[in-house]
Amino acid sequence: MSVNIVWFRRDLRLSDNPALYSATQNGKPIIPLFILDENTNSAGAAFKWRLGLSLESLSLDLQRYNSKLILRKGPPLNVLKELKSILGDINIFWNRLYDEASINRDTEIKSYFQSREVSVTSTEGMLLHSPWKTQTNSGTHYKVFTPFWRAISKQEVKQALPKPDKLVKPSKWPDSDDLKDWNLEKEIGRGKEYLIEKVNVGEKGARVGLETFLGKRLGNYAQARDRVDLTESSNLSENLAYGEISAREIWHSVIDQKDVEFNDKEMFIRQLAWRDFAWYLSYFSPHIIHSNWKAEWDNFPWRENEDELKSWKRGLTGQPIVDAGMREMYITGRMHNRVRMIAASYLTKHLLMDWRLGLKWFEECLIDWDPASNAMGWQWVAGSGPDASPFFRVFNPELQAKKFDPEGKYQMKYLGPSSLDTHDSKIFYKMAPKSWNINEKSRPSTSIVDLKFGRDRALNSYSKFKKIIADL
DNA sequence: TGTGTCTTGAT
DNA sequence: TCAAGACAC
Repeated sequence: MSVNIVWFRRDLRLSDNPALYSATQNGKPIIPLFILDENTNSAGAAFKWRLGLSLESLSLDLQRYNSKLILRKGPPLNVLKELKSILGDINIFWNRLYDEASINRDTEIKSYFQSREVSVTSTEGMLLHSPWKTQTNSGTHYKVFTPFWRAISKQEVKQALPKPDKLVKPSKWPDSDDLKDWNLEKEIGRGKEYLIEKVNVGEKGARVGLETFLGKRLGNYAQARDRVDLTESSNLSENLAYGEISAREIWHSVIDQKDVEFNDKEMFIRQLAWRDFAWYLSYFSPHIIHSNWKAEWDNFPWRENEDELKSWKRGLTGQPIVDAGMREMYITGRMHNRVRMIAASYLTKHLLMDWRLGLKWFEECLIDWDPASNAMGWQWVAGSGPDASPFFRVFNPELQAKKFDPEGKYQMKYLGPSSLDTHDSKIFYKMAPKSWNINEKSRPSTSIVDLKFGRDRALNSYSKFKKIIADL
């Protein structure tokens, strides 16, 4: 009898997991598998560390089913070939991913096995809607969010699938690596003992997080989501990044809330749609992940300044809201979305540096790292992306702080009031690598670039750039 | 999901 | 004197 291999990737959950669900339908033994491939192994320090926790949690959940997660390292095609040689007849199941590297890898694997009469089933488990289901009337793909949003709002979101009742064991388990040997925490350094207090791990953690959000915060979401000093965000991005909960389940749970105003629900659902839109863009224009979405931006004259980049990364720009955000990211692995935009604008406009430098640092630090959302977000701010803000939209960090952190509570939390340290400001100095050589006195008292000067310089560069492009 | 500046009209 | 809106960048 053949066995069903369920290859887990960014879907580390048992509920609403279409690959797992399909695999259980024919009653055959199930082998849950996770492969550490080069793609995953080259991810940022925070992501890898957090991935280890997620794998640990999934393993435990599977143990409750008398099942186990098989861990393997290496190129997935080789791993699967080897498993086939050990197990004999296999069927393979996975949920689709939508970045170019994954698509190419999966396509190769699928054609290899299908030509050898191994059944490969790929299912939609990641997004609200498969990208190819949404097209403009003229048959192209959307490039602007609002029309995309209008289009997907008309589509039905599939009901979430239940957890499997049971998982049939194979007669013999293939060998598994030991998670510890992968050493996924080696690059996070001494930060992990602090980060561990801030994370919410696993399928169960995700569901508790969702319930808390629905019960306490969704009702105030539309009004307060931009306020960085309040806790109205869902904090589910972390769980979504590893697939510990599905977007569809969140969508339905939100819609089903009877006592919440439509406006609040819609504002939140929109955020899920933004995530879909990011992967949609990555599906139809894969270069968005690494390169300027608008090719002419390859000629933009970004500044290079190692010292200023360091200051930005380390929360030492002297611009309070920016520095607070960079510290929040360093010690929690997350940053309020509004502050992400402000910090990104400061780097790409006031300091006039390439968005990819900022993206790289975010990739290093974020535990909710999502390549599509981040690429789209950075290019949106920089002006090089689709649906991008025109370059002259320069966030004024002082105005933004006044609007979204009116009493300065958020800034104070991470920076400490002038002479006093807070819990989080102290943690930052403990976590910061010794090589940074920073302490409470390192932060300049004013912005390293004058806000008006930086803004004007950015606008000038942009208008010169536009002229060069026009003459080309 | 922008900001700065000018105008207008209420006080 | 200032909030609110229009407009340019």
